[in-house]
Amino acid sequence: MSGSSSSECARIVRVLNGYYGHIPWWPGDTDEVLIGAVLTQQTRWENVVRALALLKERSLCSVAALYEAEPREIESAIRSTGFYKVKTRRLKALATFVVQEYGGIGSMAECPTELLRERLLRVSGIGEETADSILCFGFHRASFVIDAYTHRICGCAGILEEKSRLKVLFEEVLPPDPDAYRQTHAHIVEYAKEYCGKKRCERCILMNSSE
DNA sequence: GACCAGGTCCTTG
DNA sequence: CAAGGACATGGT
Repeated sequence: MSGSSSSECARIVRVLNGYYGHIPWWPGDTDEVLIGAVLTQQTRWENVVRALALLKERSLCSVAALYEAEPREIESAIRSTGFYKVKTRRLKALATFVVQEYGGIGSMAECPTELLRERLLRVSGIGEETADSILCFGFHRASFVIDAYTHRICGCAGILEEKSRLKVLFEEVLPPDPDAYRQTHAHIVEYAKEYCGKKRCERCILMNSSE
């Protein structure tokens, strides 16, 4: 029943891709992805959508606007995502980083992936998952996102590894194509939301798939 | 009312 | 380094 962790990861990628095919995921522009990546920390996406809508209404849905904005304005727009004071501080830190270090998203996009990742991780409030989300979905880089869902699903599938190890495993198995990275993450999250409870998988097609 | 959500940081032992 | 707590609103 068990192959190597590596081939198990490959199997998950294959099964989910066959099950879902191509699905749209995080279609916003780069500014919106950066902001959403922070807002979605420990938070349901539906609550993030509301905050993004308010930010847009108030012309605050860009790194440049957040850089200039008063913290109170930001707090009031993102309240629905919870942790709104902490997240306002994190958005400010991210906006400051982008504006002061790069001058804007445009020249930031020219930064090599590894260097950009290192530097993002230095920003207060940007951890591994947020950094990889920004890289993968904001800048179309092949940097795989490991979130709580991925960790849980891999656990269900018998791959008992830490998140940092899972990232390596998936990146070994995936083709070097940012779109494959995006799709696989999307599949995992969709699958987890659809079939996996907090503790155990229900009706887990990953467990008893004939492929 | 309890419990949880697409984390991250800070403090303790 | 591992464990525990804080951050906070909204849905089940």
